[in-house]
Amino acid sequence: MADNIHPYQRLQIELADLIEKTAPGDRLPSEPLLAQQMGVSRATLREAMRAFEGQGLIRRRQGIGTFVVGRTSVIESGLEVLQSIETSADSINLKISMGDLRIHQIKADSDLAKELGVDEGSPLVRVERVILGDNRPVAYLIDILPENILTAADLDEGFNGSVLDLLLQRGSPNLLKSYTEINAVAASSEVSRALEIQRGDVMEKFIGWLYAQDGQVVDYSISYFLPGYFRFHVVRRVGSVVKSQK
Amino acid sequence: MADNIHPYQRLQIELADLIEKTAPGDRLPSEPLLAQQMGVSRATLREAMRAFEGQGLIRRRQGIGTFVVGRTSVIESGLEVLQSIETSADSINLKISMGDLRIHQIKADSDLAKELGVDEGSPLVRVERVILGDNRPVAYLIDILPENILTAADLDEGFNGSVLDLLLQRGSPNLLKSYTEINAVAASSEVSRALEIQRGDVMEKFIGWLYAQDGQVVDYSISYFLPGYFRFHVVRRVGSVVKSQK
DNA sequence: CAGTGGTCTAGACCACACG
DNA sequence: GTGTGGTCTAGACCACTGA
Repeated sequence: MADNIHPYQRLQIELADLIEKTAPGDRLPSEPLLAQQMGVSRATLREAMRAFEGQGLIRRRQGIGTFVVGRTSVIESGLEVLQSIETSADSINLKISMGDLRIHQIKADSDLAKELGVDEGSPLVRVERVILGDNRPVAYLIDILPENILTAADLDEGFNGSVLDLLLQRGSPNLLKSYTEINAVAASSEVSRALEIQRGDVMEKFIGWLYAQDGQVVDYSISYFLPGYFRFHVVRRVGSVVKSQK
Repeated sequence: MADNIHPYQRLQIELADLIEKTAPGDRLPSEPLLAQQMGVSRATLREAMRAFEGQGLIRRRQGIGTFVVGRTSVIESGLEVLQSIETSADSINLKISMGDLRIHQIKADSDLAKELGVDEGSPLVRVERVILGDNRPVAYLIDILPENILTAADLDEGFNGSVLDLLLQRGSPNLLKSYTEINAVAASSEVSRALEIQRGDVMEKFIGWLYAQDGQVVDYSISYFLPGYFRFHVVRRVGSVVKSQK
């Protein structure tokens, strides 16, 4: 008796069928209706839908409905080189656009002072933006810089959204490298709001420290990427040091 | 009136307090009891607990209870160099051990044949293992190799668990580099079982192709890492090509 | 306004670990 | 067996969208 499976496992098979048979962009039946059709409670249906949401196959929008997402272009990016999303997308002829852009002047709290190597209370600029691909938010990027590197006024005109591109074009300060940490995280309420996803959804998170040639941190960045829309890769050379076998 | 918050937000604050006041390793009150104490339903409590699970602060075990996890050591690893977890951990004097090790002989299906560049039906070896740190599963690693590279017999003795270390020690074939893709994913049922976590929990997933100097793929690997136990980082040089500002 | 997804409740039964 | 977390139900109300 192989009925040992849970309803959500059976549901996922039925849902996969349904999603495949539904044209991209079309709406699925409403949750109460689907739950009834499939003979489960709404909670169970939502549980089963979770997986498809995480893979980016469907998208739920409060007040409107649940939609099937078409297979969309993927932004491919090697990690060896730091380049802006705009540059990455451009190099493969992919069109993206900038959604919300917010620029604030803030003061360094103790955490930021430590990350940027400045005094607590120093003036900083916080640039926060959402990247759209296929007309939906796919990345949420936060840059924080000392105000002596970049002032809000610098961002007024001809700003494509990327702080990195702006610094590179300006040519000063001379940029050395970026140290970037990579993590998988669950979306917080704040991030899920910005990206129009569900709280707890899976995100790729980068934390980056951009160094100038004089060693100063010129940009502390926190970036969130929706899985499925990006393909990050790295070429790793084979290590020479080996732990000896016991 | 700032009561616009949801119960789970208030709950998360109360839970954070509770977790902090509880000694690492200790058990929290049972879910029904906690839910009653905090005045919510069990479903809501579990929803609020999700976040802490994702951060690795608590661990739920069916039939036993929910436990507070002590801050544990972190395996730090640069992505530029491919080295085994054993070697990474060893270089920072961190003790890890190998849990389940399973070795199977399989035949290449069409997917695997494509990834490894072999004929469909070719004999392959699948090495599957769980890494333990702090006595809990923290990584789930799958290596798949053509049988002419590695046979199950090669793994019989003096095997520390790492296929990479074994190949390096043997010295043949000569390894060139690894191409690795990085993704955030939700844990499938299979992965959640292996790592004793919840279905849907956040995981970092690596897919790697290890190349020999003759260009052959000698190892196709799929790796899952529990966030919070690893710190992956990469040093990125600054790109020279810049998308022009409009 | 009606209809959607987001959240919540108060139960229930199950699979599992342990004595 | 007892107690735990894992799953499920059948409701309910809310916040949001669009007509």
